Amino acid sequence: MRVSRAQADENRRTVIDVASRLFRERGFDGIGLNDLMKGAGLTQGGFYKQFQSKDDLVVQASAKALENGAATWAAVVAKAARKPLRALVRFYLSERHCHAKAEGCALAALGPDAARRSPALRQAFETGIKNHLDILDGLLSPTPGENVRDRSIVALSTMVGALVLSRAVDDERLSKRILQAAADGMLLERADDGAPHGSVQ
Amino acid sequence: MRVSRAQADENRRTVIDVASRLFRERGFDGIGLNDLMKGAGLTQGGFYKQFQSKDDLVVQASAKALENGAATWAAVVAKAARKPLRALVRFYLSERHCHAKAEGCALAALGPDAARRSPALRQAFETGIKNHLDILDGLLSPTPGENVRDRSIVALSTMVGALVLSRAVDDERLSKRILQAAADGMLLERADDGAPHGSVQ
DNA sequence: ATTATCTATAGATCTATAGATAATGC
DNA sequence: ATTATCTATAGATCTATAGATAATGC
Repeated sequence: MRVSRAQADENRRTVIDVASRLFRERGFDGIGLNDLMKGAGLTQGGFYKQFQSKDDLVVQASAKALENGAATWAAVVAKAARKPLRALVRFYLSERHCHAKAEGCALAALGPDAARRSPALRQAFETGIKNHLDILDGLLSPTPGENVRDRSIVALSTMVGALVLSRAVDDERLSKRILQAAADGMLLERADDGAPHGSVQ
Repeated sequence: MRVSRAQADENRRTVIDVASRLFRERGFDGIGLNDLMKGAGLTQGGFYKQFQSKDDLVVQASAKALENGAATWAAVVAKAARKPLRALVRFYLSERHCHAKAEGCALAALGPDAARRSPALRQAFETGIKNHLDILDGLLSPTPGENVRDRSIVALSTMVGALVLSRAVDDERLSKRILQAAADGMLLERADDGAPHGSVQ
């Protein structure tokens, strides 16, 4: 029954990983510890030897989902030969992302749920939001007098809002139109994403 | 024990109204039928003579919250002597709205939760989204070649996204900055909200 | 007689705990 | 000996139903 400490650590990571997916898919209240542990190939009884409470797991799983999200953004940007903003926006506002809630952005999947829970959870979201904004900071070129960070905030708001709305409607055509209109609107307004900005050496 | 039919109708409306507030505040899964009926001054047993199921109430309460939201938008626009878009954006992206989840926008409070539930619920959200977009259509003036509806979609996305993010963070200063940056970004880009647009008689 | 609401309860599920089991790690 | 995980269960809560109660509406 007992497993090695290395295996135990891996089991713990698996539980967090499974939870980060199932929470995004069904919401924090939409999945119980029984199904959660089953999803990780374990039983419910061991949960409280690994975590203090469900809320503890909620925080850790959210932090992991948000870290994954920022890492994915960085990878998409790094992979883009040119026009990294365009690549990122099209990736984020894609039909694929719209349908892949469990693997997608935690801000769009769980933002409002986070607002209702613990301060610790909101701190995790805050860190995640800042990390996403940092990436946008490197892609936007503000006009003189404009603040890059403020521009990034607008961009992230539009992206998260459009994804939320595209998932909340029933008509698939409207869902697509929301994604398309938001992406076009973000990329049309300023055709200034030729190369990475931020530091101009 | 039995009340008049008029009273029964009012009780039914009260339950929907209480639910529309409590769902926005705590989420669909964050409040039980017991507390819900108690909030309306009734007991749990009567619930299923009034509604088919909890999901039935979820749909009706969401529809009502969204109707109220659109009505509030129309009222804010109608009340604005000039610059109605500015009035609407400042109203929506206010600290007051950020903190008043129970009385605020259902799209920002429940959008992701709606995406996880029934098609009937997403239809209610779809109708609500269209009604909000219709109001924005009358406030935005697209440049030639641009589509008004697409502009409205971008605007609504930014508003909903900014409200979601401002509520998800723990630091009150960052929360305010998100609201401010989104409002400024929306109103700065185009200083074209002098008078109501839409129909030019 | 009809029916709006109430009390009471069934049955499922959820978080959390207790104690058993068996393999690791000293 | 320690400990990671398991089985079993307590106690609360949740949705939904059954049947009683008492006032309305014909």
